[in-house]
Amino acid sequence: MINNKNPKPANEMSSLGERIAFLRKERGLTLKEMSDLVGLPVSTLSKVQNNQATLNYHNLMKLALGLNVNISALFDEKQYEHQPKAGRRVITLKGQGLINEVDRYQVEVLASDLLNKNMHPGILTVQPADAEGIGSLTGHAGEEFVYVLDGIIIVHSEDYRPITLHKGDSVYLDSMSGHKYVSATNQAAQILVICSGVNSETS
Amino acid sequence: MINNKNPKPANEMSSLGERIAFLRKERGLTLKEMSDLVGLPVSTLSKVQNNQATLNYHNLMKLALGLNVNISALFDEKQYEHQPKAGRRVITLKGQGLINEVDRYQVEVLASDLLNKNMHPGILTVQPADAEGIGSLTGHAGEEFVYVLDGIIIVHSEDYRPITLHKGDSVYLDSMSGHKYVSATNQAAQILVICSGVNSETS
DNA sequence: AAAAAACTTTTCATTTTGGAAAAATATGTT
DNA sequence: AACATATTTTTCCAAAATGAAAAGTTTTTT
Repeated sequence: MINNKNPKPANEMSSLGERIAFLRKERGLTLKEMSDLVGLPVSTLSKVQNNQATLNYHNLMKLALGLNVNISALFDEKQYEHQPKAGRRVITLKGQGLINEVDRYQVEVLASDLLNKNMHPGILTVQPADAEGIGSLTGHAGEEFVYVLDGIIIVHSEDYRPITLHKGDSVYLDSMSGHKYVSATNQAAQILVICSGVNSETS
Repeated sequence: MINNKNPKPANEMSSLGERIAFLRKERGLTLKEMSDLVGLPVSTLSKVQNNQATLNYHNLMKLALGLNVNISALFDEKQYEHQPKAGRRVITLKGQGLINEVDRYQVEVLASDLLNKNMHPGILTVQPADAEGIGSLTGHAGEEFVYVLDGIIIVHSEDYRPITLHKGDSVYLDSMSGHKYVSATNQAAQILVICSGVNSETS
């Protein structure tokens, strides 16, 4: 885990040096290892981390690329980012969501009135596998989180052996790899699915 | 020389020069006006826009601040952003999440093994309001979705009258405006909370 | 068409950053 | 403790960016 003595929340770091030090320690890297990873000499990284220098445009990119972080992680986001939306709220009472058919699922879309959100929750009614079998697995952009509300489901995946989930179990997966949910019993099951990154456009 | 007859889509710009030129033209600014706006000399802006120089850390910030754009607008986001991960999957069986205390809530963090995800699911055990009352409402970056798993809760909000939610109800809200969940009965309630946009990089 | 004004690029002395190598610390090992 | 090794900081010069001012452009006015 994180072993730094000075555990300032990541969003309160003011200098590039602090940010780099945090990213480095978070990953348990030495300067040398970080150097190999991002392609900048140890001496430069040392100076940056001690606020004796900053980085120029190209090296900021190298760093972000090497550490696999967004560029903005190297800057004070609070100050330079657009104001996040605030104050919106949508209630969806039980059973009052927008009913839809998606693929072979029946889905009750929650918070459907709210546009421009970065998560998309819905309750899926999952049927047993039909006679022909599972059918094709579908993939799409983003990530999804599934929580079993009722019944027992089988999660089929392109990359994993099928797994059975019971009420209260959950799974988090990259939506890109094909997947499909079926009921493990002859009853329909209900699952809560939240997708993200589906339509994520830059604000 | 800028060719504004053939405007490249903003997301296909490769160099800082092109980006700056675009942002400038988009706003109908001259170099002098841009200079006054962001606090960098005309000569520097000219060189940058012609790819004869880039900007250092501090001047990148000045520019983003002055133009009121996100820092990442000055970089090639596609290249340096996380490429969509694929194939990851984490199962969390009922009751097997990572137990944590956050504020006055007890939370079971789901899928905690998976780093770098854009949603953060957890099951909160929500207590009744204590004698002193509600206490302060807390806001943070991002959005959150709440689904009531068990019990009855009251959602307190900075911007709305408190609302009571029963099992199966849900709410989607911008986390920025202060909010707090308490149980409406003298029993603890359980809610599933999924946060997004909290701090995508470090957490 | 010339003059004036507005705008952009170039020049150049100065400051800042880059990076290889040496020096200084820190962390193990016998 | 003494030694070996790993890690970080400092040194020093090359390379790049900064910014005021001068030199070019382009556009507008007369």
